[in-house]
Amino acid sequence: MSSSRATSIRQVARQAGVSIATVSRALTTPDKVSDKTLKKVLAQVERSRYKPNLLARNFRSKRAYAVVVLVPNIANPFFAEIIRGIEQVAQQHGYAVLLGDTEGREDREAYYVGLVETRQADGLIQLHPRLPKIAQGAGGLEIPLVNACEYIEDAPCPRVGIDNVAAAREMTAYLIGLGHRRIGAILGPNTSPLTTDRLRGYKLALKAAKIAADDSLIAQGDFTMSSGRAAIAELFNVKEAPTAVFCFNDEMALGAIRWLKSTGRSVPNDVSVVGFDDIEFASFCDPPLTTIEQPTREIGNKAMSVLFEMLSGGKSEPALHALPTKLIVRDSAAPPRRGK
Amino acid sequence: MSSSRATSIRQVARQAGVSIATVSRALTTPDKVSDKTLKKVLAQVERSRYKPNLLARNFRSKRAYAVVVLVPNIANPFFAEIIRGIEQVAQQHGYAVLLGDTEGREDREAYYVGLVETRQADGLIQLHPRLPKIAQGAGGLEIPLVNACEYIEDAPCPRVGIDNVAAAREMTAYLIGLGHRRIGAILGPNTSPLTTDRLRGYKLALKAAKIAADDSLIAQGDFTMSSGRAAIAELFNVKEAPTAVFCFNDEMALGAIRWLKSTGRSVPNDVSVVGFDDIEFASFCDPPLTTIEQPTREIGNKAMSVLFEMLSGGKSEPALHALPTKLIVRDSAAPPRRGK
DNA sequence: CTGTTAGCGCGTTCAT
DNA sequence: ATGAACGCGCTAACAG
Repeated sequence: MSSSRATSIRQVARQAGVSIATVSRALTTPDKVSDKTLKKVLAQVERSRYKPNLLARNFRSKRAYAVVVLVPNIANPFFAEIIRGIEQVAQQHGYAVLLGDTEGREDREAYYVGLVETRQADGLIQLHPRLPKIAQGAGGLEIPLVNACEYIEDAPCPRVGIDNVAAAREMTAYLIGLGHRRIGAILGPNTSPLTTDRLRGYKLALKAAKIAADDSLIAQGDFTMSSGRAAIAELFNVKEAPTAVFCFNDEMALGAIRWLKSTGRSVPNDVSVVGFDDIEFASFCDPPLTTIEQPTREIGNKAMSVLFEMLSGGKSEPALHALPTKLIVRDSAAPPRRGK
Repeated sequence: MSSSRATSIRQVARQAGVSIATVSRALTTPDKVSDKTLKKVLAQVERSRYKPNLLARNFRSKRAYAVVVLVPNIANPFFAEIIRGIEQVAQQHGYAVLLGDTEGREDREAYYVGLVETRQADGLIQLHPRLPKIAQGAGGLEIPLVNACEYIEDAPCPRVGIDNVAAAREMTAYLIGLGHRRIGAILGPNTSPLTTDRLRGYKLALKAAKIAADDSLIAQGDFTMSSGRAAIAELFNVKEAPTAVFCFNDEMALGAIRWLKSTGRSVPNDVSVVGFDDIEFASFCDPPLTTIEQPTREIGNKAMSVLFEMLSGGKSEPALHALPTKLIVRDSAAPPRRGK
């Protein structure tokens, strides 16, 4: 350990021959100090390797200069990218980001909400499909919150994300355009509004093409690869299997492809499979996945910008910031086999 | 906004008819308060929804109760798992984890080191292959630091990780056992001690089998999928190509497989490819990857435990905690073709 | 432009 | 077992 750990502002002041207030000013508002003393003070700060105690500063300013990001699963590359976006602008504004991986457990969620209730963090960015329980006060939100990624109907907070209905509709229409008429869907958890929206887009496209909906073509997953594998097995356990399957995220699509291959089917020759999100692995799997690209980085950036606004000014109009998506055509979808 | 934001300890004390010291004690050391007043105080705390200001508490105790985790790339699932492990025990001890994704940039690294210098965090867990520049004081470490994942020779801090030499040797020996004699290697960045160690293990195994080392069988990558793709192209750009390739992480292996397939080669029939880490995607790709499993969760757990010890007691003996690895045999490696 | 003073919310002596 | 008083390191108000 170093001998002079924890140099205080007092020591610097004494050794520089000024008051502590002057040291403080020199560090935070240099304009208010004469060049001469400024130089003198900074020199001494340098010499004694003084680092201001931000714990004290934050305490004084009643701000933690930290935000927590609630994420269901940090191991999901999709969330990882968004977090990067958040962190990027957080750092620009001098905020740290506290990682809140809930792993789906409510107690952990409550713990992180507690962090802002006890002032260890100033606000919260929610990447979950639902609002944190604790955050829903009777007469409005208790804590600064912005919802990213998952669009919540009537949420009393700003939301940033994409138009899931439109994107899902575009993807389904693409499959229809290829000639498919029996198009399966593998959903996410039904607690997720994101699932609801994508399902709506899927059905809208079907309807527009005058294709009757068929519930036996729909299976449920939970956004994990193994759930995708299990779900597609269900879909093929019926008399008339789909010729194309729309998975509501890339990981389930990878799981589905895995199953199809293991049963001797070829993708896309026998069955087309498409995903959603465009995670990095989507372009490196076999076949490369046709999917929907989300502007993850931008979503993160925007979410943090909005939160920062709330924290600074106080404008908390529950606006919806929709960012554009893009259909990425690769090789996992093709026209259906003749005769089918 | 709620009407009574920021209830203070003073209000609670007044309304409960006790002193603030008693409220403080009731919350932190309930034993030192009589049952009767304890009940009274807690009831009032409940009623006025009082949450202690941890900013103040931390200030007083000179502790941030937060640690920062420096990670080169949060989008890498391998790191994500370790972070989960860290977070798990951090939460148990009442510590928050600040995410420090450096994206390889030194300025961002410095920023995060600054967080602990200014007391916004109490310690640091390093997932990089090198020590943070700033942390290397002349006469020892300035800040509590533990190094995880990447083993640094003579690091002046505790390290937790695996025995990379032994694991790489085991994998190489496995390939040799299959009958391969021309075994390529795709390395990580050469700044990484992890690369050095795995390379040593690889060479050790070769030597033990009396196979001459051949530099044209070695290519460099940087742990990304695209670098794996590029590196293997190099390896096959020579007269005598390898029959098996050992990639120093799974992502490069996926990139390599991608390239082999795109050039019409079959894995493992034409070429065997193995990885390292056992990320989740490794079991869902085609073919499922033979690789080395690391106890990621445990690495994270242990790293945080060790840091917590340092923060509490002060024992900072630079011990090395080696955790066991496991060879996972899947389908991406097979005996070489006859006649080769 | 600079120094003096006060106080942020809490834990912690010291009395009682 | 409880209360009064002090101070952590810093910034903000006021005076000079």
